[in-house]
Amino acid sequence: MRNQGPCAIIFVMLDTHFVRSNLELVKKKVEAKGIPFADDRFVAIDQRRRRLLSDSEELKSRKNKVARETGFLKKSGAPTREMELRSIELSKQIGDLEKELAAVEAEFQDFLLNIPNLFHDSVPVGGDPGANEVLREWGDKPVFAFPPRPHWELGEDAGTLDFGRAAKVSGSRFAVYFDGLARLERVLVQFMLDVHTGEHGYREVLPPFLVNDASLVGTGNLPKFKDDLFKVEGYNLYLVPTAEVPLTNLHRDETLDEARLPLKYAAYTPCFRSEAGSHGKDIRGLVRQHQFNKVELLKFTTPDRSYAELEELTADAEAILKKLALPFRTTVLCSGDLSFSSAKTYDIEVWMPARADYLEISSCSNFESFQARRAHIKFKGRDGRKEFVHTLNGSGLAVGRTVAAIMENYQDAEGRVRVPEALRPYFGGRDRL
RNA sequence: GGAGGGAUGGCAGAGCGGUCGAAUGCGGCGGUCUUGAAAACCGUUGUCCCUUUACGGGGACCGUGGGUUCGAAUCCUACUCCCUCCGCCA
Repeated sequence: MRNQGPCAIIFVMLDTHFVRSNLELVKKKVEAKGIPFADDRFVAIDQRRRRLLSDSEELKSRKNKVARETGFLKKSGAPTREMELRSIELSKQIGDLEKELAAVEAEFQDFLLNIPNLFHDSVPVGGDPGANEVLREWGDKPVFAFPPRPHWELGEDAGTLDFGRAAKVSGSRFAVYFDGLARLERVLVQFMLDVHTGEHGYREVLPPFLVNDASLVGTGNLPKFKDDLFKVEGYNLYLVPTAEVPLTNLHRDETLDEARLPLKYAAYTPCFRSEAGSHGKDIRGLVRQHQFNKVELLKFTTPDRSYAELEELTADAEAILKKLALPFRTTVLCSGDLSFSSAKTYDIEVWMPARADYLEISSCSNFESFQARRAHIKFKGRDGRKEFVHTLNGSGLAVGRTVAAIMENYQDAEGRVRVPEALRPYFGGRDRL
């Protein structure tokens, strides 16, 4: 196991050569994501950096030569003072150049780290969620003989959800579950993992729930999205915002064997998010909490297979909703709605009767080599060449939202909730919560 | 928390401050031999960056950062991680 310093080093999100020789394309794609791209600034920093680099390396080369010759002279007993002075002079010049270079390098890294991933050509171009495209819908929306109630009302009335006490114990945006509902959440985790490991071929992982900064840089959460994270005071540790972070970084700084790809992992973790900037949004219920449970699917694959793997991964997530008989639709996100790191994303949205609308319950993305570059994850092909892997992940599923969806879709006129058929074995055959 | 030991190439394991990017073994790759395989033998085998149309040239990297020196894998220092022992603790 290689140890890491507190700070991650040389991270490059897009290949600098690629950016350099495809400036127009990069600018176009970045700006289609709604983020300005200062191509002139890139060119300026890039040129300055390379100039300084070759200058200082030239001086180093001379210094190395002088030092070597000094060694030989010393051995033969000849005077070396003149050589030593020359070397000291060179060191001074190198020091000056390197100081300048370090500043430029930092600026360059910062610039690169803040360029989002480029979207795939199959992604619809558009500025807002209105440009997302619905690909398919599944299931029959339940018909009620009464107005369906929101899950938080059902829960609070039944005494199985308690937001008041959660606020006392922790604060806003937390929940306490009791009884059958607590069991439902636990059972769903197990059900999802059982399906993904048993039927879809994922390897089960139980990762740490605290991760260091290098891991977060690897997945693209840092440096740009620091405010979304909970940091542990006094430590270089953060609460995981998703299992994607520990799972992706499982193979940070590694070269994988192509013959063993794709690697498929499934993990349950709680997820912690500050939800900075979401004040007033989804304040009621289980939809937007500081802490929620999620089963995450993650794949490491070769570039040629990554889009086929994305389809499969999305189907794996959908399979859970099908087994639970929850109606859903799947959409492809447009360029403007894509996350920072993603090249293509499918959102799976579950039907929520009380709001009579769909709610995102899974997000399945192909990051291509974006995270692999940041986290240095490569594979070695049969020809012996090393190449960056592609990483993909998706929720399979967000558990709290699944609970909410079950409550609302399976409610009856008395405000009770039926247990979905597929979960009955986990409830000792019981059919009500 | 206290006391020690350690960190070198895919792995194992050397390395008087100066031709050390690094001996050696294993593994990997190519070849000879063989009907084939094994064995044996021969050769080969790190990553990143800058530059060059190319051949090539140059730089960095021996856990990480800083320092000493004309010159550092080798010396000093701080940090991180790992191992052993003691204490404490789910």
